Amino acid sequence: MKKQAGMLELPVLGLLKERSMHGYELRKQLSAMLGPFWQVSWGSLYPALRRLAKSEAVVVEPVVKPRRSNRETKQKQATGLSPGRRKTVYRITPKGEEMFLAMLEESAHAVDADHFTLKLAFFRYLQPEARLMLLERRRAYLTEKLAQFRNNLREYRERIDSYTLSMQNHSMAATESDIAWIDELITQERAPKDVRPEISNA
Amino acid sequence: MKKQAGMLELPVLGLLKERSMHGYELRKQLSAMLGPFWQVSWGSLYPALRRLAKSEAVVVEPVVKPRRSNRETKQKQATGLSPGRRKTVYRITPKGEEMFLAMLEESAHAVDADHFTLKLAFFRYLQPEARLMLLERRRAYLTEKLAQFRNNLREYRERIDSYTLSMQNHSMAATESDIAWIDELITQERAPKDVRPEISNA
DNA sequence: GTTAGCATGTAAGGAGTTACATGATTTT
DNA sequence: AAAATCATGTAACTCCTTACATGCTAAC
Repeated sequence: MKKQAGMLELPVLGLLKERSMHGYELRKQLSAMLGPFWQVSWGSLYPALRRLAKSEAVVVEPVVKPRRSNRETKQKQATGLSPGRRKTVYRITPKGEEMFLAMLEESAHAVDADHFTLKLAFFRYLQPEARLMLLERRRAYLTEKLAQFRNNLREYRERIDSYTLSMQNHSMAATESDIAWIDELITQERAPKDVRPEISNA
Repeated sequence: MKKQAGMLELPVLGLLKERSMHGYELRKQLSAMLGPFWQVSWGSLYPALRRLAKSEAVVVEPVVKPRRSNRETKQKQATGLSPGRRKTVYRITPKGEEMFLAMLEESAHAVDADHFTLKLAFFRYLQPEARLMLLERRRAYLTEKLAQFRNNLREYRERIDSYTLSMQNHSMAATESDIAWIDELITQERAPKDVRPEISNA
């Protein structure tokens, strides 16, 4: 219906840009950053990491944390297996940084809610003009959807039942709320940030 | 991240339950019913119809609307091709009706926003108790997410930047708004529908 | 006569989901 | 000693997306 490919790449690179991490931690940070509606599964995260490694956006660094207690060290030492807890830490490469910025700036996929959310989470890496462009694009998209809602209802209102009507009304209200929020972000973006205005009173 | 398979089956069967239609019209009705955020592509609709036909939930009825003007009839008549505008009308079968109700009542997949929306669009086919159950389940799901948001923010608030924070706050507000809407629906569902209360004044 | 809308599909490709599978470490 | 959490992955399956491909009909 509305979901496309490769959504994980951007936030994964964005997090690795801050510091190298292994998959397990990456998932936790992803949830912390994006909220509980974004549950990333292992089956999507690890393949995404492999894709990133394959395209040389990240490099893998196998890390073995040796056992803490030194008296248990000899247990399986002979086999060479089970060398403490193993991790696979991923580090972003210069190429990965490039890809990250390219994905972030690309405005083609900025319209739908999920892609917009992902970009917003890394807005700090964009110039104010780029931020404003993405905000305006998202705003235009939502405004268009709102107009389509109204046209749609003008034509079909009588034919849809009360539950569906309630759903569409709620959907429209949510869209209006989204627009109001974007407007806030736009206003803040346009406001000069360095001068912190005191109570403006002559 | 959060989208699963076979979402089209339910609304397609639901629409065909009202009347038989062909694919093109089905898509229009789908959009009219679900709103502009649900753009169904041909590449997903036709395969879904084929799946439904294969599982005998619908039967296909090829319909040929003959040409209106009778003097042009002979043009390609010899070849046997191009017999006016062809349509493929789909009609729901008793088995399809069963499947529709089973999908509609199944509460396992009722929690996420999209599945809930789809079920709501056909709530009229459910008993009030079944409706209340789905509403309560959705409510519980949203309440849980809200709690997760708060926990999450309690732990990570300092580590996330202002854009991400703004996004999470907006997301929480939207979730609260969703809950309030569900509460409205629950209230209306519990209210007796046949007695229309006049101004209650003693 | 040309554009816009009606009408039906296929093909290639990538991606996500669920379930499976395994093992280490820390906490209770 | 058991449970929870850390940690990494694979496999099968199904689905969606985008682009391609074709042709009819009404309206301007």
